[in-house]
Amino acid sequence: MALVLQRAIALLRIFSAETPEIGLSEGSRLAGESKATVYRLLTTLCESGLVEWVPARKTYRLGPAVLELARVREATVPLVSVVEPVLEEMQEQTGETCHFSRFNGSAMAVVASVESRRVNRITMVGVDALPLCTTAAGQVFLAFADPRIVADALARTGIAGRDLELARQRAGQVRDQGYATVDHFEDEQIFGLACPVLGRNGRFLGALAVTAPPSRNTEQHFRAILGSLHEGCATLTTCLPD
Amino acid sequence: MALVLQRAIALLRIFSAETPEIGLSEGSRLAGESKATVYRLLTTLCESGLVEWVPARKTYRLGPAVLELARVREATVPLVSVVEPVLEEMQEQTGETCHFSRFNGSAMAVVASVESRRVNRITMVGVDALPLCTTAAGQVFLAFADPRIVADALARTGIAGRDLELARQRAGQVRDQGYATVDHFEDEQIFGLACPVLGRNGRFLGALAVTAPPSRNTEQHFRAILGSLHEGCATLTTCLPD
DNA sequence: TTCTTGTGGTTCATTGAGTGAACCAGTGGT
DNA sequence: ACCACTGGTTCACTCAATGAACCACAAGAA
Repeated sequence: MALVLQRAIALLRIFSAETPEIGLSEGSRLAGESKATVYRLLTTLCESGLVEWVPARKTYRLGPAVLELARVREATVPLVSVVEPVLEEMQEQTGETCHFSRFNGSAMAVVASVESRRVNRITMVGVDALPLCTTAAGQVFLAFADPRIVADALARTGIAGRDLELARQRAGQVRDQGYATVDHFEDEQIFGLACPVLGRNGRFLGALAVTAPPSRNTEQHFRAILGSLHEGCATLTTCLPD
Repeated sequence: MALVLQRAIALLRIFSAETPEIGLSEGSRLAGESKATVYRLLTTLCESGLVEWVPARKTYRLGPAVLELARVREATVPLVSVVEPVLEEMQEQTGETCHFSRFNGSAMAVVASVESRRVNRITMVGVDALPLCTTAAGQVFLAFADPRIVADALARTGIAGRDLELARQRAGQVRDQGYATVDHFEDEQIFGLACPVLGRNGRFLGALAVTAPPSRNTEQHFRAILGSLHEGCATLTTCLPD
C-alpha cells in the first residue's frame, strides 16, 4: 500500500554520494518509472525542500529539509553526537581512519567517520554504504546480528550456493574470534578491522571499524587497534540508547 | 499533484524537537487526516526507515534513514561541516552560544549550534526553528533576503496591519545598521545578536547569531561579539557554495 | 542547413490505488 | 460494567495517480 510513497522514497534513495545529482530522464531510468511520474514526484519533493532543483545543471539533488529532519532525529535519538567523540578518541589512539556503520536493510550505512591524519590513509569521502560480505563491518553484522535479519539480508543480496556457504562459514569464524578482518576492498589492498557494538540488551547495533593501508598492519599495531576498538565498543554499549 | 506525497511529507514535518514521538491518533489529529490514512503512510515510512516504530511507547518517531539522506546531502552540498568550525571559533572568541540558521519556508531552521561553556548560558537544546519577527536571526532574514521571498513569508505568518508595518520598519533598521539585536525571546530575557551571511553573488544564505544572558551585554562584550560575527560571516561567504 | 537523438516538461483519458466511515480488540480510569 | 481512549483493520466508492503521446529546445552529425 501507499505505492506513490514507496516510489517517492525509492526515488530519494537513488541519490547517493556516487550519484548526488540526477536529471529527470536519468531519474526516470534509474527508478524504472515513467518520466511524468518522476517529474510529479520530484516537483512535490522540491516544494517541501526534501529535494532541490539545480538550474545551472538542470538536475535535482537532495535538499536542505533532510538536514532539518536529521537534526530532529538526532535530538530524539542521539547517535552521531555520541559516536563521533568515540571515533575521535580512536583516531587519536590508532592514528588510523575509524568509522561506525549500521545495517540499513541492504548494506552497512556509514553513520560517522573520522579520517586518519596521515598522508597515506584510507578515505571515507564518497563512501556511504559498505557491502555485507566483502567488508569487515559487513562481516561483523553477518556474524552478530539477529540470524533472521541476517538471513533476510543475505537472501536479498542474491548470494546463493557455494558463496552463501562461504559467507556463513566466515560469519562463524568472525563470531568465534569476536572481530572481523579483511585485506582488500574491491580491487584495492586495504586492511580493515571491525568489532560489533551491542546494546545493553545484547542486540546488535552496528559495527565499529578501523581501516589502514596494509603496510601498517604489523602485529603490534594490530593489537593497539583491537584494544582501541574494544574500548570504543564498550563506551558505545553503555552510551547508546537501546 | 501527488497529494499522497504531500500528506506524507506534512506528516514527517510534524516530528520536531518538541514532539519527537507521536502516536497514531495524535498524528491523525495533528495532520488533519483520517487514522487509516495516517496509519498507511506511517507504516510505509517505517518500511523505509524514514520513520521508526517505538514498541515500548506505541509511538512513531523519525528513523535512521533520515541520517543517511542527510549524510548524502552533506556530501553533495557541505553545510554543517563548513559552518560548525566557524561556530566553534566564534564560541572560543566570545564565550557565548552561537548558531547558524536558514530560512526553510516558514521559519529559520537551526542548521548548527555551539553552546557556550559558561554556567549561565543560552541553550539550543530542543530548539530547531526560530520565528521570523521575534528573533535576531529572523529579523536578519526579513531585512536581507529577497524581498519577494520575505513578502511571501510574512504573508504566511498571518501578520498584518500595524504589526506588519512594524516588522517592515524593523527590517529597515536592521538593513541600515547591518545587524539585528533582540533583548528577549518569548517571555525570557535573552540578548541576541545576528548578522546576515551572504553568498558570493550577494544572495542571502542564512543568519549567524550569538545569544547570551542579558547581564553580559556590556558595550565592550557587544563589540567583541559583533567583531566575531563579522569575521564568521566573511569566512562563510567565501566558503559556502552559491 | 537538416536530420537525429537526446533533454526537461506537459497533457488527458483511463483505471486502480487511496480514501475514510465504520468497524474490531485492547487498556486504563471511574 | 461502563466510558473514553488507544492502535489497527475492512471495504465499497471515487478521485487522484498514471503513462503514452505530445511539445519545445539543444547539441551533435552528416
